[in-house]
Order: sequence, then structure tokens, then C-alpha cells
Amino acid sequence: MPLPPFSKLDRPQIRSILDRAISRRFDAGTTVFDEGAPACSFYLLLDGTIRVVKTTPDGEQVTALHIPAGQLFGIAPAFRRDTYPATAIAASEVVTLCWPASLWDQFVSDFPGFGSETYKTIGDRVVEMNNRILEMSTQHVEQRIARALLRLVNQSGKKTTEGIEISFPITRQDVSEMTGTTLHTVSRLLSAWEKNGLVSSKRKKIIVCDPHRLVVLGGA
Amino acid sequence: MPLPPFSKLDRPQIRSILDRAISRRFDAGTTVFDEGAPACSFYLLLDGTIRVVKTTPDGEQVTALHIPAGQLFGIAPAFRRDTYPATAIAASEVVTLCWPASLWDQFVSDFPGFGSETYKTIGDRVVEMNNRILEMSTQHVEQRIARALLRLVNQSGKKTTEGIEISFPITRQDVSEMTGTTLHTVSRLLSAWEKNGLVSSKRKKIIVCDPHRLVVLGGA
DNA sequence: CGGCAGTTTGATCCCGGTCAAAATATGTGG
DNA sequence: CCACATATTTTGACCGGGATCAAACTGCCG
Repeated sequence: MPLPPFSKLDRPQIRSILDRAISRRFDAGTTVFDEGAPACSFYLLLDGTIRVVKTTPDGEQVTALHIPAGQLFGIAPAFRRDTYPATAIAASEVVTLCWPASLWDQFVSDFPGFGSETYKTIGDRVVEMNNRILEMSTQHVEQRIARALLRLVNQSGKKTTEGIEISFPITRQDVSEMTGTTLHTVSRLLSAWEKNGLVSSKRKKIIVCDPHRLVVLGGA
Repeated sequence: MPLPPFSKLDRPQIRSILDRAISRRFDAGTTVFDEGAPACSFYLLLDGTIRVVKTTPDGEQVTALHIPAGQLFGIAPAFRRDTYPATAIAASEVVTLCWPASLWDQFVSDFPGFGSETYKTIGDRVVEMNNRILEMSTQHVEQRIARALLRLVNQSGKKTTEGIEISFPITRQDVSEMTGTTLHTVSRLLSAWEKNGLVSSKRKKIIVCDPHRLVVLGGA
């Protein structure tokens, strides 16, 4: 099963890339790198989920993005940035591969498919960020939260008997940081939704039981 | 004066790029390309300002970005997208160069500096979008509008005797679409600011008289 | 001068933030 | 296994920023 960044490469090429990687593990809640730190490495997420977070001058946090297993992250080198633009936190226990930033250009020029595939995933993220901006400008809190949950289950949902479960621990606070609201509002909404059988949630755990009705709430 | 995308190239290389361009002019308010249309060309903005707009299913518009003269835009090919992710509208009369999308890869591989310079400006835009998301999540309307005006004057401000003037026609409605508010709120705020000598505005025209106090309003 | 596009201003309403406190899990050490 | 400390969630009461509704006003262009 080839990972997206390598899908266009043959075995010896992949081997040559992997040989130069070192592997690192992070506990849930640990930060992989900090906003503003020198971008000395880029990473491939083998297992777990990464939360990409920005912090305002006064300490408020906003979650920009969640990255599912299989994708590259910390790819500041692709933008010729010498510093990470956001903080990466392990949302669950996480396993990564990791290369020195200096290898980026080499990979891009040596392995044609590598560049095109990764620039494609960057494109996807740009589109996603655009959608976030659009949502934040036009949608109400209820719709934003509905969509945020849907994004999470689409990206890293696990089927269970009750519905689709978000595969990493996530608190009301986390959801509020994804949607620009407060944990109180999120809690109220989830309670209401639970009453109607839309979702089922325990502590740090959210299961979407009726994705279709959530889509409707999120606005066609 | 070399344009950013060409700053690392020598004369004959630039010539070779320009020779393959065709030049196009657009009237103010005209759309250069539409969201969702096949991305058959990419552009260099020689003169004027481009407004990048997304439209919601129900017709509301959100301005994602303004692009000042000298930058590339419509660079969907850089992301391997076959369709434009947003609409580009001429905010003023606009002159562009334009190449078929098929040339992108050729330029990137033939002219090393071209790729690195453009990926750098993409990086800048990603950072800017991130900041937008952060603002939208944490700042109040007043702060967002203050910052939006500051961004505009930094990027395309012209010094006048009264202050710094935004160099293209811009309405209250436009500002509201940049900040996710209503033209009413923008109007009220601008009126209040005008009373305090912060700005001076005529129809479709905004002059920032006291940038420093605006910065303060926008939050350190 | 009529008409449209843009702006201003007032009145009202409500979503969702803030403040406050209690209830429920989880973990920890004795 | 229990008691206590801590993290997360729930719920209620209240309030205010900014949207919405409505209407008048002001250039500006043909």
C-alpha cells in the first residue's frame, strides 16, 4: 500500500527515501514542533493524528487543521520557509518518519512524482483552508460544528456498531478551537444532538450516529 | 526591476518566458476566471489589483485575498488542480500576462529560480490565510476591519497629502466581504473612525490618515 | 433631472459569549 | 478499595455585539 507522497515511485526509489529517514514516536498531547521554531525537519505521519494549532498573542488557541496518517506535515521547506508557521501536536499517540529539511529539494528533483504528489496535497489543504474561511464568514456556529465533525469522521472515522467514531481523543474544548466558539456552546449543541440521536458522546469521545442529518444541519 | 517570480533569472531566461506569454486587459469589475472553471491558464498581474472571491451555494460572496501587481495568480497548475478554486475579479482596470497551464511544469523544471520563488509566494499566501482564520476565530469585527484596511494599504497604498489611500475602488460592501460582516456595520465603523480623524472616505475610496491608531485598534 | 449604486442611520432582535456553579469522569496515592 | 485532586462536561442566567429590517440620503452618470 503506497503512501500518497510515494504513489508515483517505484520500490528502489521508495527504499532510498526511507533509508534516509529516522523514525520518531510522540505521546498524545506532546508537541512535535512549535510555531516559529526553525524548520529543520519535515515529517511523514505513519500512525495517529496531528493537530495543527496556532496561538494568538494572548494565548488563545485555534486549530487550523487535522492531519491523518499517511500524509506529510511540517513541510515548511516546500514553501522555502525557514520557520514553522504553526505548532504540531500529537492528538493521539503518534509515529512519524522524519527527514532533515535539507533533503527536501533533493527529493523533489530526484523523484518527479514526489513533488507533484505533495504539491497536490498542499493544494487540498489550501482548498480546505479556503473553505474554513468561507464557513467562518457565512455560517452559524451550529453549522460550523456540524461540518467540523463531518470533516473529522470523513478523515479519520472508525465504523462502530453505534455509528462512526472519531478515532482520537477529542474534547469539547478541542472542537471549539476548530470552530471558533466556546466549549460551552459545543457542549450544549452536542447534548441537544445526543438527545435527537444524531451523535453519541462520552468523555473525549464522539460518535456520529446519523451523518446524513448532520450534513443537512451543516447546510446542503 | 525584476518581478518576484523572475528575480532569480537572467535576461535571456526572462525573455524566453515573456515570449511565450500573451497579454490581456480587463475592465474594472470584470471576472478574469470563474471558480470551478477548467484551469487552462495562469497569470501574472502587471498592473491593477485582483480580488479573489469565493461564492457560497446561496450566493453570498467572501473575499479570500487581494493580489497586488507583480504577483502570479490563477496558479492552480502549481497544485495539480485542473480547476480554479476561486473566482478572480479585476478590482480596477487590470493588465495581465497569461500562459497556457501546460507551460507551468516546463517553467518550473527549466528555470530553477522560478519554482522556488513562486512556491515562496504561495507560502506567504498560506500564512496569510492562516492569519485570516485566526482573526475570524478570535477577533471582534472592529479589529478585523481595522486589520483588513491595514493589509490593503500595506499592499497597495498610495501616499497622499491626507494619508495613505487604497489604490483601487473599494466599497463598504467589499470590505464587509473581506471581514465576514455586513456593509452596515462597516459603514458605522468608518463613520465613527472618520469622526476621530482615523480615516477619510469618499464614495468607493478609503484613505487611512492615522495608520498607527488603526494598528492599536486591530490589537498589538 | 431622473434613476441607480453606494452610503448613512435608526430601531429591534437574537445568537452565542460570558459568568457561575454543579455534576460527572478519571487518575492517584495511601 | 476508598478518598481526594483534577480534568471534563453540563446547565442555567444574563447580556451585548452585531445582524437584520427599514428608510432616508447622497453623489454620479447618462
